[in-house]
Amino acid sequence: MARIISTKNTSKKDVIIKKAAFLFTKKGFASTSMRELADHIGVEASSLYNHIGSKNELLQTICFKVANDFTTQLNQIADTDLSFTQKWEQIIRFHISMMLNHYEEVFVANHEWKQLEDPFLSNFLQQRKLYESRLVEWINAGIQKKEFRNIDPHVAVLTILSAVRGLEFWHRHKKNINIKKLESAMLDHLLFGLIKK
Amino acid sequence: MARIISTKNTSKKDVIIKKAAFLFTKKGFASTSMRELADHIGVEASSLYNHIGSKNELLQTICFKVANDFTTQLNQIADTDLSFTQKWEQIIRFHISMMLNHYEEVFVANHEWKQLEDPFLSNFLQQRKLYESRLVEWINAGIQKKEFRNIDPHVAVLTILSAVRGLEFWHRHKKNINIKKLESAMLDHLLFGLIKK
DNA sequence: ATCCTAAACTAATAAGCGTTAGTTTTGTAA
DNA sequence: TTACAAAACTAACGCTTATTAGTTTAGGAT
Repeated sequence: MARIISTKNTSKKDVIIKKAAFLFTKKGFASTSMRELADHIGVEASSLYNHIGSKNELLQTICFKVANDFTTQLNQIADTDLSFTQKWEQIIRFHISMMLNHYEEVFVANHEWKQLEDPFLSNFLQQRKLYESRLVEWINAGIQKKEFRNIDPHVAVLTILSAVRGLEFWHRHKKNINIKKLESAMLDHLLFGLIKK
Repeated sequence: MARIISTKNTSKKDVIIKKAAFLFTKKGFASTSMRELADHIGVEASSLYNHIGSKNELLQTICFKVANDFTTQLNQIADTDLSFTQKWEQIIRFHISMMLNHYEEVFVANHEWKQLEDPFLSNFLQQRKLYESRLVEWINAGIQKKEFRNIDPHVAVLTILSAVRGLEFWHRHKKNINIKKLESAMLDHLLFGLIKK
């Protein structure tokens, strides 16, 4: 009889969520069936329901885990008395490391949140909106302290977050890249631009 | 008897594709049913098949239309003798305008291409890879001409393309933004960075 | 008025979906 | 060895899916 393999640190539920994140990334939430998920784990579809509540619950778990990770880190950096340049450097580095080290979960949260159903959908969007508005304030503050150029703060946040999100295209050739170098290169472009002065 | 409304410039097929792009953007390809699409157009699902081949064909049409638009524009700019700074400014402005004026089609091409089936999937990826490698060459050439700072060219292309893609988040409040201003602000950040020198 | 054709309709197909109920297997502890 | 509980299994439910075949409608041309 087939069994889900779990260890002391990872429950059977964790195994299912991890594999779900992998498949949702690869094929999309709606196109991934419970039978397919079960196949990849090595059991029958109905067996999954001994450990999880529903397919939707899997998506919810992944999306909110990621959202909370980002919020927690933002709070932690906000509590320091670093300069706004340093705060931004820290949060950008965190986004990059999340992108590289928790690729699948972040990808699902970024791409499949639309398939959430209310009230989860509303909650998720509200949390993200709040997160972004706090980052806009970090830009505004940096401009006032003359650390940053006088740019549009909303556009700046959008540009930075989107650029980092683009690392999803990079993840495939993870083996071929030096992560530290990549991190520095992207930070360099976002902070200092393309053009030689 | 219900009828699909078409004009001299837009065939019934065009009407279906347009509405499909709208729904695929809003709900995702896999989560959009042909019945739903037909509902929005005002006919029965089976009637659609008088005008289109299949659901997959709709996705293919949208994805390759977008891909070809980008490739065509790249060729046109490449044929000029503008500086590489100017070439980059032109292609960025084109990406931004595609993002704002053909939002739904571009969104589908960016997000739902995974649902393509071979050989379309392979073709699509190959075309995109080629596009990106040509842009990398534009960065390399700009560095050699001392127009650009000595940055990692792959990272630069990724950063710029991803930042522009992020405009999809902006599209919702289209009414509230000045497009020209937005375009300039993003270009400014990508070219000159965040930090005051 | 009659005919033709475009384009709608209805009805049905086979396959796949998430999920549940009820049963059996399996490993562990008494 | 027996008893218990965790976690697998089989089978089935009721729905929805894309798509096809065959039929009917309706507008324009003869």
